[in-house]
Amino acid sequence: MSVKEISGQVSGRVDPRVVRTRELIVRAFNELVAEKGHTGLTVSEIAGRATINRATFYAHFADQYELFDYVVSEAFREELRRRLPASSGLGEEELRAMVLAACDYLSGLNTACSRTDRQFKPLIEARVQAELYELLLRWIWASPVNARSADAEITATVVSWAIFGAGLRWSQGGEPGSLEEYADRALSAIVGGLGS
Amino acid sequence: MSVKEISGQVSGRVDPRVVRTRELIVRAFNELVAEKGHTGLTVSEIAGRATINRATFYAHFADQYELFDYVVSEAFREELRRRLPASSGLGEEELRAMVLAACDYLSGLNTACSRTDRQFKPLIEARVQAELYELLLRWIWASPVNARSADAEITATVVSWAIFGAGLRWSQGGEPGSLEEYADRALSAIVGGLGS
DNA sequence: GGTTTGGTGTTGGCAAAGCAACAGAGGAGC
DNA sequence: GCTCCTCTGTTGCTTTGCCAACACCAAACC
Repeated sequence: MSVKEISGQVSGRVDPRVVRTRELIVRAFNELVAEKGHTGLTVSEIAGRATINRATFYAHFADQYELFDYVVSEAFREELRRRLPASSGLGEEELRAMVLAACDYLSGLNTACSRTDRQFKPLIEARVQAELYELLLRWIWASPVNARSADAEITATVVSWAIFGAGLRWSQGGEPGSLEEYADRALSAIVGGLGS
Repeated sequence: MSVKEISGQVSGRVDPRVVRTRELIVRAFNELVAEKGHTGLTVSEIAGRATINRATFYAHFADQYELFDYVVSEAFREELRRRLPASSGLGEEELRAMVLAACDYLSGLNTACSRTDRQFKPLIEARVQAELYELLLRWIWASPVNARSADAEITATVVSWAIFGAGLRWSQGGEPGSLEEYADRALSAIVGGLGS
């Protein structure tokens, strides 16, 4: 029935209409948020701006908040892609890129988010951590040394929250020195942990 | 079956999908023409750029030339709309606007059309005359004085070709004076005819 | 000559988007 | 209290777009 069940199939094939409709919805959402913020934004407005039917919106997203999560995740994934061009392995360089991405993205939030939309910040932050978790977990599974480790989920959880916390702290300001220096110190704390 | 038969109905309602698809096709066509001209342009390319299926293209246009006619007509109609904001009557002011539109549009063609695409100029020019004819005929039918005149088609034919000819002559250059002066002289010739 | 190659235009089956209507949940105004 | 209004999700049915073929044609290419 729903579009999402079809697109969730293992097959990589995606109907071009689904891609186009999703892009239309995301673009309309970004435009409207830039114009008047999240507060008071309705599904009808989004559907109208996207030139799609309101019922079609619900075929792609359960509600406005699911769209919100999707947009934020996509934006942060794009941030990560820019910093990790073609790296498939898990190393210090990758972890450093993730720290930098979290710092920059969460910093940008403080300036971009208007006062009235402050209530949405926790939702965004949760998505950032979730994306870090997913990326770490995929890396750990793909890694030959750590493969099949039963503690993969725990490791991914701990490290993702650690990176997220470092980024959030930087975004709140007050840290001396440059971002690169801060990232290095945070990274050594993440890698070394309490054992260092 | 085809989309065109549905949209040809008297009802003003148009499916949003039809509008969107047509706009995608037209935009893709304009982009590709701007990039590499008409020559060698294929339907597959247009459909690909428009992110629609090739079969869908044929549901909207019989072939590439029908799309070509549609785009040119739409562009010239837009040119007319800009010069005739909200006039519904047929008077000297409207005829003057049509002359000016024809002059400007056909002049722009000489500079925009590349050498290799010169073969398409007659097609464009035919569309310009056809649009002038349609507009004149609608005006004549709506006019209370000339209504029901059996000679409406003949009048529209003669006047539309006259305006078109004046515009084509101006577009070929060599006319002294300003465009406004030329339009006034052409207009008096059109209105007065041989009787003046 | 023969044979790929690539574009054209068409068709039938199926998936996605549109539409109109519905019940339900607030919120504003009286 | 009450009504009016708007937005939310949801549903059945219709329309449009997608896909994978197909036959045909013309220009390479060998």
